[in-house]
Amino acid sequence: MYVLPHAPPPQPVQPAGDRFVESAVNNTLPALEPWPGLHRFRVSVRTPPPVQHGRQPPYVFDRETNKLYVDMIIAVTFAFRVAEGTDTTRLRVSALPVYPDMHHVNTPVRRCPTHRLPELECNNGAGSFIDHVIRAEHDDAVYQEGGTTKERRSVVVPYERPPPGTLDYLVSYRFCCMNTCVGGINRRRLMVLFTLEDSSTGEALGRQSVEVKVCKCPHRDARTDRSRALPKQRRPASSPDPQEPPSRRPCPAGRLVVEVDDMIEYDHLKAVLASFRAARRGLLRARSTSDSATPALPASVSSDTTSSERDSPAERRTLFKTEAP
Amino acid sequence: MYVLPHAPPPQPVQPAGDRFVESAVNNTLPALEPWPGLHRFRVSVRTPPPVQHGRQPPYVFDRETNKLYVDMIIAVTFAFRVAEGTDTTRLRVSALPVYPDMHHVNTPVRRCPTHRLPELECNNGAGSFIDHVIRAEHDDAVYQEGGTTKERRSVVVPYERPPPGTLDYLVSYRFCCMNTCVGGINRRRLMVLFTLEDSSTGEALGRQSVEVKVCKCPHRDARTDRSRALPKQRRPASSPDPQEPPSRRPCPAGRLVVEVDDMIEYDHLKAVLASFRAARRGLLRARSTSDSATPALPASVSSDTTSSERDSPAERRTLFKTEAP
DNA sequence: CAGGCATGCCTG
DNA sequence: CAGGCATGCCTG
Ligand SMILES: [Zn+2]
Ligand SMILES: [Zn+2]
Repeated sequence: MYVLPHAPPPQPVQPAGDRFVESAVNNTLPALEPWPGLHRFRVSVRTPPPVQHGRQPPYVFDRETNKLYVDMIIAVTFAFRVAEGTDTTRLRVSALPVYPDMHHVNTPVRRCPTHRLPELECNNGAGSFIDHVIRAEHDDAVYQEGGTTKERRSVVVPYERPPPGTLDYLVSYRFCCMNTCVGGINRRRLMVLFTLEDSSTGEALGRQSVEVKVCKCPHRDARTDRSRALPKQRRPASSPDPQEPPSRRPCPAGRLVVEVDDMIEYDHLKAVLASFRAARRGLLRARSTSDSATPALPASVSSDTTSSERDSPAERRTLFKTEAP
Repeated sequence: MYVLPHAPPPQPVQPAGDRFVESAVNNTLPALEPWPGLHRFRVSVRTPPPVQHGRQPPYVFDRETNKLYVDMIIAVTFAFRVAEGTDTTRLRVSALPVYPDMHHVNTPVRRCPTHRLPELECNNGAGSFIDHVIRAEHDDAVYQEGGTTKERRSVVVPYERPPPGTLDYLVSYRFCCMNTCVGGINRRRLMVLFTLEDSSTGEALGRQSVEVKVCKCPHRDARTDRSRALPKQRRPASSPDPQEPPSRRPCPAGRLVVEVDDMIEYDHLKAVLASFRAARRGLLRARSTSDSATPALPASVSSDTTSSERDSPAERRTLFKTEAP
């Protein structure tokens, strides 16, 4: 369940057993399922601000998978929305990082030892939130403390009325560890839980989540994920059953490579490949005029998979052994 | 100079300007050149102890390059030797990790923030040496403290008389960070400086060094380094000048690969490669009987390069920016 | 343990 | 910024 953020349809009422009095800052299992609630709470990621000519935008948000790809410390603008006419003066939004993978849901997310060093430039002026993975760009942001390692760390901002003529309340967040950080997130999947709360009572009024991959090459990794989600192509007869879970073996969507032993083999295969491709292109052109009803990647299939499980590749992390108390 | 541990021949006298009073634990530049000194101080790495049938030895020592490949926390047995008849009662050996690369020689080596956490199992019982990269398996080991981040951390053991009938004094050391540790060694090359010292005065009497790569796959990485050091093979006419420094482009000694776009190309090239190889093997067999004077890898070239510079691939590290004081 | 992937980061 | 390597670690 917990690796399927969007699988269950939004629930009209708060599921039993996951009420948050105060804030979601405790070690109990928070619900990850989206729940717009009475105020129809919604979250999305804003398109990155226009960038200089020829430069890539600083982050990527894949709406299909509801997954954000971004480098560390980059400000990402999130857009919150509630039903029109909602009195927002008593609302606030909490952002809590969680590990969606079942085996780690109960582990609070904390910055890694390296990135929580006070000497780091990015920690200049950081006080209580030095070990928070998520920072909010907001003067009134409140960092919920994790006094012990067991407690969860979240950041809360008041819900402000959007400027006239706009519907979204915009808040920028920064992610202050990589998904790969050893001794921290440590290659686990990461999700941000946004909870709409009543500022006075702390009661949860709505909830949404976004998966985040904090990495050095957001565009590359988004592209990789997208190509993995492509419908399976026809394989040669000897290939494994397409129903099989994605294997690590060469697959058409990944990087496919033939290893050779020396430059002679290399040059030979390069030449063979070039003429082979030329021959196939000729074949394709001939086909596409006579048989245009066979596109390689039917667009319909792609959208079919939108709400189905889309596991990231197998987990690649090893926790540090710590001394048992 | 500092990336060439073996380039200068051993010097009969201690070079000026690098005397170590007390121990080498300070922030001045220690000399890295081997200097056996009056006592003919020598260091080598013992062959790993016999292992279970079919298992790989726990570490690799390449005598040609004087480089050790080992995983973290694994005990490696070093063998020290001095001239026969030397009175060893007043001698000790200091082991100090240093960065041989010129730009980092002055940076003390310290364990990374993640590995110096007291909660880690491997730090159970570790006191003052919790942030030392090198630990000695010796009851009387003394860890030279680096009170501030600026100071160097070394470990000193008394030089004990080898058991009767043996020449070497054996001491086991453990390396407690990876070469890749972020916020620590951080992908820099690492060298261990062994200094033979007078126990009373701390005077340096001899010096040797060993390069160490602390990594998860010692055998793989040793093999990779070795294959990179192979003599250049003849290249096609279009290839770069073999005198050029090793480039990242496909090179016969590295992993050579032809990338393809789909399984059809993949299968085609695999088939082509198989028959191409069969054809060449036939050719080779035919040749080897008629023209055996053209070995692909003349043995002489290999030993030619023994004492020349053998840079590891370009540096791959980025230091954390820390706040300027 | 060999094979191979994922991902930070170095090179053109 | 695209291409590609180095290396920890996951899979058979
Ligand atoms: Zn981190
Ligand atoms: Zn470390």
